[in-house]
Amino acid sequence: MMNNIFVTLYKDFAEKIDSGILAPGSKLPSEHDLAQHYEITRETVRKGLNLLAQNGYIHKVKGKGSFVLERDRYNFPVSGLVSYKEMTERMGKLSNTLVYVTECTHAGEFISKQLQISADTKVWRVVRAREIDGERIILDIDFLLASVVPHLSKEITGQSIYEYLEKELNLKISYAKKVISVERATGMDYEYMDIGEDTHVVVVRGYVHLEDTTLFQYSESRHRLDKFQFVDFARRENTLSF
Amino acid sequence: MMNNIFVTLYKDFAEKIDSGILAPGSKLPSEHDLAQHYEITRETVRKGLNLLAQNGYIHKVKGKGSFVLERDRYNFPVSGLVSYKEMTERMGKLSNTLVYVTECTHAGEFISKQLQISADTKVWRVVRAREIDGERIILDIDFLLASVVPHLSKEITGQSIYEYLEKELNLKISYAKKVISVERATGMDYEYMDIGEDTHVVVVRGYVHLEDTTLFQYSESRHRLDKFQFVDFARRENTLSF
DNA sequence: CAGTGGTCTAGACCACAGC
DNA sequence: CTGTGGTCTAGACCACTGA
Repeated sequence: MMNNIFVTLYKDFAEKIDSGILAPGSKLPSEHDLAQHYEITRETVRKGLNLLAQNGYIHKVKGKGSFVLERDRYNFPVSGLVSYKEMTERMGKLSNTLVYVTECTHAGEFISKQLQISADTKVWRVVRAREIDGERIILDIDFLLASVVPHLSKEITGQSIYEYLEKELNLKISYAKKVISVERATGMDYEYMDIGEDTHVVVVRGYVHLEDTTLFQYSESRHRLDKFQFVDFARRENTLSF
Repeated sequence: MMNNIFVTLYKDFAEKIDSGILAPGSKLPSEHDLAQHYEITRETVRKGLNLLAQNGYIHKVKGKGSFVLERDRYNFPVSGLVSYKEMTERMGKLSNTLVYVTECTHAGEFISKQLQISADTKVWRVVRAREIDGERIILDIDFLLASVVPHLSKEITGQSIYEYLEKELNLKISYAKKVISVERATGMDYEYMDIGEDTHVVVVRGYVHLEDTTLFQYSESRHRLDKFQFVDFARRENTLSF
């Protein structure tokens, strides 16, 4: 129930493009026309259109207009900060979460470095496998500051941690840095995932910050090689050109 | 020599943050103050600040202000559409490009599918290895529409193709989709890269579009497992919340 | 309460595309 | 030339922060 006009415009067109009502290549009404239709200013129209452009829905050309891009709904980024649960739901895939560990412990040497805290700081440690089509293909290991998240349980970690944090604790997650690399599989990988003969896994390290910039979560998402995919949409910043 | 005021503001602060003059955690002047200082409107100030926020330089909090984020200059995205040459230059690394193939040929079955053209369309095929510290760790295979790029040579591909396209041919590259996955190494990988006993490589497939939305380039950037890294900075879109 | 960022208005001038 | 998107102005009101 929020009433940002430019978000409304964004959603209107995102919906139309996703559903195919607006075909790829077709031209949007001009900013001037949209302003009249929505009874708003052109600057406000532009905010909505820029949001569409950022998310790969449309492409704007000076002097010509805005055009719908080809964008397959499922195989698309939406950027990294979407949880596994949201993603599988979007793909309509059958999935299952296996919770192996939900404990409160001390950070220890490695985690204290990642979270930039002292080694005896209390953190929640959560280990979960993500099962799709009967195979455990992702191993998620999460560490969350206990000072930020006082309580966790197997019921919560079995669902979505983020949903709990945002809806119950009213925490505001703001931004994250993710680092993707390929590393040798560990004993935990062999134990908690179905990786067969593979010697390596894809590791996505996540550093998640709250609105006050607190680094409150470090996570490792370990993927089986053959099931890993990451899609990125990027615009050439002709605006900048350093 | 372009005079967008908000880009000037962006560059000013990006520079100050990169050089360390503005330390992480420090507070920027308020939008009102910046508007006065630059003698521009607050809306224009905001465009510059939003650009800084998008690129991970700062973080804005309603009611409080804008704050400098920790952002190591080298290990940062700048998003995908930066060529290998630009990247190594940014890191100050010693690098070398080995050109194996620069030929004009027919697209063939696989490439015609990737570029959505017919199999007998003429395309340039470029195969290059990227050598860093004496090891060939990246294999770049590029296919470019000959109708868009009429001429190529070993001299050009040995430097930067993008620089040639933008500066000589005045082509405007607009956006790209990249797909990262891990795949079995091929005979070409073993021949043109130093991958030793590895059985897999990281493959980054790129689909590059011009300003008129033409898909004019398909590329495969094949990386040795231990030298691959991809960094992503993402904001949680609290604006949207579908 | 004053200060901050978020949104929006009603204009203006510019650069570019295409006829 | 008209129509398009890109930039910018000089205001306004709102929601949030913190003293």
